[in-house]
Amino acid sequence: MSRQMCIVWYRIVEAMARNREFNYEKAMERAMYLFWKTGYANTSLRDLLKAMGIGEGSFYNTFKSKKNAYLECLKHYDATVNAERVRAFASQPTAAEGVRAFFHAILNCLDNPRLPKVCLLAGAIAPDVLAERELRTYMREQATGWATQMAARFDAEKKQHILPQDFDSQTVATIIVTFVQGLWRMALISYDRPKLERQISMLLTALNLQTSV
Amino acid sequence: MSRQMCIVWYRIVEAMARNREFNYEKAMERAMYLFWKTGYANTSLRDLLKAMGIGEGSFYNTFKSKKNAYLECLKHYDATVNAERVRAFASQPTAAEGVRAFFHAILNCLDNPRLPKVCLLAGAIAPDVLAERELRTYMREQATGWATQMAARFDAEKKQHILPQDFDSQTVATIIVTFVQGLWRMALISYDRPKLERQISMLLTALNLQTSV
DNA sequence: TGCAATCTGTAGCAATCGATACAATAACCA
DNA sequence: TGGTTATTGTATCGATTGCTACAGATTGCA
Repeated sequence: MSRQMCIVWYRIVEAMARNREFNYEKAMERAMYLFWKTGYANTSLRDLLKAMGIGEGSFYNTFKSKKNAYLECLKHYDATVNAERVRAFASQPTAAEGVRAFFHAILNCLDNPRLPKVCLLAGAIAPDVLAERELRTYMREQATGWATQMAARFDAEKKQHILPQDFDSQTVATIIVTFVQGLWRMALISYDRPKLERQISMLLTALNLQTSV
Repeated sequence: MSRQMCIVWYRIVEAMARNREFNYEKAMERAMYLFWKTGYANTSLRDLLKAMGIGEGSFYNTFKSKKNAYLECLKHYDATVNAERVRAFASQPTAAEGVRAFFHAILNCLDNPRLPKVCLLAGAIAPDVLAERELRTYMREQATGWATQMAARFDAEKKQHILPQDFDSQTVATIIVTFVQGLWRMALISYDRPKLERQISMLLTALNLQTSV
């Protein structure tokens, strides 16, 4: 009995079989881009497979389900596209300048005609996605995480007396995150960069994150 | 030939036939509520008919299609639920107080456990809805209309010297509308009224629409 | 070489989608 | 009452949904 189990384990580890033919990273990036462009529920499995260049066999062997594949795409988006925006925030000498750089990164994304007009993560805050428990859990962590991270830097600068002592880090951070969510939605309807820059500039000035207009 | 056409026209106008059995208003209200709760693409025609209490025959006779029924529901929502919020804005003596009343109306809506957690109109700013040309057109008018209306009142109060002369009505109005869009989305993930009130209070103070915290 | 394990493509599953065909029903006018 | 017309429920359309069964291909190990 114990010996049998040992053999089974041995086989699972050692007995390698046929290798994967398709490139996992490439396939997932293509899936991410399609989800990004057409949303979760609106992307059919057939379109997905065509974009990924693989068949259902390979798909269900590697990614467990459509839901799981979408979750992987969300994580990949966060680790690449979104990480770039967070990096823009962190790379600036002050948090105030970081926030501006963050918005700048978003505007550049909106300017690029080859990219979809909604952030994949922002687009995931929708009933069809949140209906799935695992996806809802991930999105909740995601949304609160970024606000917390921004607030932490505000707090750090309060201790350094870069930001005033009565600066409400958590509230300001959440206002910005909420505004960004709205920004992505509004961009779906109409996008005018100069007007948007004026809004951002006024908002940051009003929140004491910018000295003048 | 001409006589025949005349006869046909006579019959169309005069020969009334079987009357509608179901209550149009009731059925549409139920449809609106279901769309409100589960979104456009996510609401199947069968669920819709069950909620409305009518069959496909009645449905396609009265409402032309699912898309058209949804559009009617959007209009009805705007004329009832949303109009209530706009009325809250207009009923206050000043625009600044009006904006606060507007937010207050939204928070009350979010507090009501019997109501869905997204504004139907805000939820309609999504790819599945905007994919339909007629719906996209309506949503574009809708979103810009409300911002314009708010900005107009700001402008009026500038002339009365209630608001300062350098007050940027259009930009402030758009910031508020954008923030509200984000607010609905964030509420889908988590809703904490005290925190949200602090954000709104800070935003309005920052935008010179409120004297203190 | 033969066995066992994994990958891949095809073909098809049951379920559901929005929409329609149509006969039965009901209301009006002559 | 008979003729005309609109409403209603049923039954069903073709298309599409996410997903799976399975045979054939490919690999490593004995």
